[in-house]
Amino acid sequence: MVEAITHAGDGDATKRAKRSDASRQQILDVAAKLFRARGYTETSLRDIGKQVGMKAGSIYYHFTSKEELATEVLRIGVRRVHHAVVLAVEALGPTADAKSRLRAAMVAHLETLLDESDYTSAHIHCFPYVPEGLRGQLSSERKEYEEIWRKLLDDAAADGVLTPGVDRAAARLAILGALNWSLEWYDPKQGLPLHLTSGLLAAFVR
Amino acid sequence: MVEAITHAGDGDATKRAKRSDASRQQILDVAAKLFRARGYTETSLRDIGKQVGMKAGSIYYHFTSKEELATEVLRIGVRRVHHAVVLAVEALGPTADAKSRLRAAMVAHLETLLDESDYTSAHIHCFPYVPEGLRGQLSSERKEYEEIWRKLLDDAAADGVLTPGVDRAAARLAILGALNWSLEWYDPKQGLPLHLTSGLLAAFVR
DNA sequence: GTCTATAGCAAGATAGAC
DNA sequence: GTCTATCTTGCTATAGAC
Repeated sequence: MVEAITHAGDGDATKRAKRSDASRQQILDVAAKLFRARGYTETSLRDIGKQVGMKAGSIYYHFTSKEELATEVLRIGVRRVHHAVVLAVEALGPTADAKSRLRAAMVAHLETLLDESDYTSAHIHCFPYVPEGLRGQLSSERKEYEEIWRKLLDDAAADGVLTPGVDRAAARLAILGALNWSLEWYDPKQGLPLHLTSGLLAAFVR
Repeated sequence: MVEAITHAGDGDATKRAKRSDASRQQILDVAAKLFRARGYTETSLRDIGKQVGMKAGSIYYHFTSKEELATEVLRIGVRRVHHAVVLAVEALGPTADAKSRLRAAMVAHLETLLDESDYTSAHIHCFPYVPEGLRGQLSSERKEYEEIWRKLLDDAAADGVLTPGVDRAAARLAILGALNWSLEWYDPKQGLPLHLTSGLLAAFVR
């Protein structure tokens, strides 16, 4: 269901097929789930192993270190939102206006973050706490994703639909900040907080 | 400079004077600084002790556990923003309109979070990762602070200045989320991002 | 009030059997 | 590919000297 994007862009498809087996995938899934729920430092390899049904030491057959495992989880996390947002915006077709594209992007980001991907929520949740080297490795993927939003807001500004008195950088930071922060208060029992996206849209675009 | 608010509301002022000495204060200050920069789990008592100039074991003379130390740091953190926001709003006088009060609250929250209080930023940074019992102990203080914002947005709505199409809960969550998330990208060299507060104000109030 | 010393434990990681 | 067993390190916390 999701593996197509999991390894997208890794390059060198021939050499890489070897270890994409079920165990590896299961480790990644469990790690994402626990990193999301508890955080990076608070999750031990023993915890992950227990839920996968293997001993902590066995994880080292699939990953060289906890850090490498986390790198892969967080990398998949950015790619997933990136992919979801691009898909949602493209689905509108080339004639859609800036406001509709912005709405689609916001909803897709929120859905992926809260509902569809433990990888993405793990990324958002853990990024500031993960070892510095790991953060550096993710910076290019993060910048690429940021670019989408920069463009969305540039387009809105060019169409003159951005609320007067709001500069584009502030709008981008405010919108993504508000969306990401929803991880702190989101309650799955209440369903996706779409009043947040529609509120943001009404506030920043007119 | 800050102790007045540090212990405000602890009750029983007579019994409490004993251990409010310089060492205790220094431990709190260093802990707040490190919790902000690295997080709760990533900061050891040895780290704190080193910067205070004492051994880890000595901290236990002032606090019964790491958790108790963190509780105190995070509690001070909420109280500081709470206090700063109330002060900023009250400074406007009773005739100020809802928009001005909202602006003052946003700026005060941002200033305290990013610039003035490691306690507040430690709270925002660490709260989701801290042991569950500790989170429970802070809930009443957090709710009280939240009430201020609920009221600010109720007043704005009552005055009819809230942007149409935005419900009050969404506005509150979006504004506080955007402000808190600034901890992730704030660069002290750039100064306080006041374009964020003015952008939010232009977006949500008219 | 702070120190030294250490108990007790859990973590990440490795080696070799199977 | 996974297990057992273990090494090493670092943590919170405690006990008792000073």
